[in-house]
Amino acid sequence: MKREIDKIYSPSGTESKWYAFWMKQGYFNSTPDEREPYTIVIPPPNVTGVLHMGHMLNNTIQDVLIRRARMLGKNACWVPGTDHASIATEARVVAMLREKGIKKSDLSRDDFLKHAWEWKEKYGGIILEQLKKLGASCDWKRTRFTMDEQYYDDVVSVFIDLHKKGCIYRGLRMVNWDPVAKTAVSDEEVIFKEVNSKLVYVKYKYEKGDGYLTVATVRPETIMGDVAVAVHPDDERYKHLHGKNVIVPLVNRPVPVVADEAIDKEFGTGCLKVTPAHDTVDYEIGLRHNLPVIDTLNEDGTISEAGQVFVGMDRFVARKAALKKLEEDGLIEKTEEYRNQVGHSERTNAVIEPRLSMQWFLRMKDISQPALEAVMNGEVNLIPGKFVNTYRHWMENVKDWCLSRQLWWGHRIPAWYDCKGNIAVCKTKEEALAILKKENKEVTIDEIKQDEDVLDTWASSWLWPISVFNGYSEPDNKDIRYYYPTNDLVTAPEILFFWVARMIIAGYEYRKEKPFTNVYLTGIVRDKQGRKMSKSLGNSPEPLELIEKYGADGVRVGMLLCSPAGNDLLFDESYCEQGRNFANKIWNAFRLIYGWKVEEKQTPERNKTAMNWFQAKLQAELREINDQFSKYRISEALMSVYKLIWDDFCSWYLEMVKPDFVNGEVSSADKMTYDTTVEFFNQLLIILHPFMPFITEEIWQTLNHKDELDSIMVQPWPVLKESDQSFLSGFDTASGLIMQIRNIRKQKNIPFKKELPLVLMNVQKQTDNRFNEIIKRLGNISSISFSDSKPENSIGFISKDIQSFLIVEQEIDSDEERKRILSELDYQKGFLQSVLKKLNNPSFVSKAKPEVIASEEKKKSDAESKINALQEQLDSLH
RNA sequence: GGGAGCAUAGCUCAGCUGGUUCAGAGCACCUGCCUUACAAGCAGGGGGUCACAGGUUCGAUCCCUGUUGCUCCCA
Repeated sequence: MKREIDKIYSPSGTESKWYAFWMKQGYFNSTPDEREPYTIVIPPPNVTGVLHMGHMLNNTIQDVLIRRARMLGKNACWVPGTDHASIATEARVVAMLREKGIKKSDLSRDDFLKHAWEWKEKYGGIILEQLKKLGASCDWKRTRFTMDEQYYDDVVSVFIDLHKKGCIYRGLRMVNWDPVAKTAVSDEEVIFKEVNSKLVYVKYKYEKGDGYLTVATVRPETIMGDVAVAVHPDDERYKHLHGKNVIVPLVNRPVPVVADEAIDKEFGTGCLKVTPAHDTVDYEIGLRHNLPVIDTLNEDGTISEAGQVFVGMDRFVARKAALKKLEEDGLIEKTEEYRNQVGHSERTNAVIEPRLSMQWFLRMKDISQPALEAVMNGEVNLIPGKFVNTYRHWMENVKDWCLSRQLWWGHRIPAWYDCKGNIAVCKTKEEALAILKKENKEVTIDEIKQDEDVLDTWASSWLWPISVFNGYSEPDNKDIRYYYPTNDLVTAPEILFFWVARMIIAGYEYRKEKPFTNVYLTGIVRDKQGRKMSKSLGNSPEPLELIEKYGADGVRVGMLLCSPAGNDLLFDESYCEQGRNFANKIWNAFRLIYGWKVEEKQTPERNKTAMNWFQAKLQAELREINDQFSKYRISEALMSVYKLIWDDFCSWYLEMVKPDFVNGEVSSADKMTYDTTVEFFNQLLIILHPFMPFITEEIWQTLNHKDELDSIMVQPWPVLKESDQSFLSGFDTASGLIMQIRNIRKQKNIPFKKELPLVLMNVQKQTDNRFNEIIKRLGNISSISFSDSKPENSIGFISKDIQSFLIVEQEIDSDEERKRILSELDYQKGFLQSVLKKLNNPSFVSKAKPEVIASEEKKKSDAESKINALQEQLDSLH
């Protein structure tokens, strides 16, 4: 039973229907079998996240790849999941608790984690549900989380293993300290704001003899931590002081004057007070000159005992006190107003304090070597290739990785301490006791404390491609052996180092093999003005609303249309509109074909030609599309499909074969035309399916009257077939002619409805007349005849090398015609000149390749015959 | 401060390591059309010294050098 088809395609109903159907049929699921595997692991989104435009792009691309692989007969497996995002999630949970009037500091670690897990269970899956709306064909049965029991265990075990191998050490490091939250925060969580400060010029007296040098600082409260004054080695003003001592004010400590390249001679007086405990640059200088470190701040931002003065005072109170004291001591030369950038905590808005603390590090140099080589020798492929340089630069200058975070949500570091400062790295307290006993015989299990910190989130997600298949704890299980290494990874260039490089490192360390073959790096989604989309700017559309408005298919097309590989994309809703319009176009092509009455009757020659041509065209485009896919030019592959369907199939093919109107009624289609057209359409739908899964399923099901057991999702990708290429050139000639005819109609204001006779010259050889009936139909030509001379009342034109005349049965404006011909003649003569210039150049003829010369000769003869034809037309005008 | 990249139509981009696939696509724009699948449409059309200045070459959007303008990464 055929059903009524709406004029406009409405996606909302069909999308949920087919997604549920696919799920029910289990088409997304994969288990190892004898087929070739094709695997993608999703870049796990944060549990705190909701779907944003970056996810939309990223997951659309993955879905296109996985759906096509499935159709190519591979065992396609797309593993979804989320990561625990320790900092972001913890902040979110802390905020939620605060709203309930609970302070984190009032909770035990276990109680806090209970709240965190509750939060995760409630909100952590939202983003995955949203992906389903997009049509993502993930194997949901395999959904993983970086803190699943098994995964947690892998992460901890890897830490222990790396420690055993001597790759992990503990050391001091400058972190961004939030004195209100009493935790380190990552660089990403520090917001720099411009503030008004006072730049104070403080006198540091010489230890021996009279005189002083002047240091400019905005932080006089850190003077107590000064261990040197640094000047630039080339600074003539201070050369005589190198190696001499000066006296630090407030605490009267003698410290050396050191020479260091890092000093800016222009800033202040060119002298820098060196406070290694409280400034990153100073810390580096301290290391270079072997200076001591004096930490004068407590973790809450008050002055510590080591400060000697102002002890217990808040840092900002101490600043004022220090100024007052310096003033009293007569050590202030002058004070200037100064604007500078000061880091604030994104979480508490407290001024960030650079602070040294003990952290765990992974030595990167050796362990990353195979990962560098893998990309350099092409074993792992970065797409686009321009990222190889960036990758190499980073890997060659790789720094040790700070693994610890002062948080509770995450994988707790498996390090144990006794009260004497001995350390054991192992899984359980019991094991720790045994290890610590070797150093400290008296130690009891109650004295042993586990490290309070958790691991950096990347230290879990770097195991993603391995641990989602349990490949660490069960290295020989059949999943990991079948699916690993995975094929493609689709992610953003921003995390090339954070994540991609580290996965490659982990892959070689723990599987002796790459984690994936290709890394497709997408662009960043920006708005039309090129600004990165962000919540705070409010410039990001709500993805689910877009889907609501344009359909998931429309949005997918919209995302891909503006996303050439590796380039940032300037997103605009109009791309989704284009996607929706495309869906509607396909829908109407379906409506046309679906509505045909079919009869057993003779197939017109015209249709046979059309079918032969489209068959050849389809093969040519399919070849092109396959090629674009192989180069990961997804956006271009889509554009090829788009044009194949819209232009070639709808505008040309369907117009050639659709049944005539006889006496105001549609006549029937012959069976062969109908069957072939449906088959073409099926092929097009299959090729389009990875891009637009929903509408293709809807049409494919209806058009083929499928029962509930089959799906376009599991149809085979078309295999290239032999086809008669001569139809392609025949079509080019014919379509050129048709476009000329339409053009003349337009210019001469001849309505399309008026039939006109066409006369061709110089084609007595009857080269290719297979398209004549098509020309007649699409140009509304009453008859095609042949002649040696220009007919009366006709307008001449040249298409390819065919000289043609359209008989218009109306007075021809000779002047206008002459003008038209002359301008064409001018162009052709100019073109001929440029060709002749080359051919008459002896150096060209002697040095250019023979093919090139031959093609120039061809251009010459083509131009000459066109000029002759035009000349004839000109002569025949009265 | 160190490194990488980009500049082609109004916009977003292709252009395969120099020659008709050479100046192209989509969108936008302009002009006709409510033609019986589709106005979310049909048909036709106009837009570019390929950033600037040199060089190599018979020949440069493409290779080399400089200039200008923008972007990203690391510090």
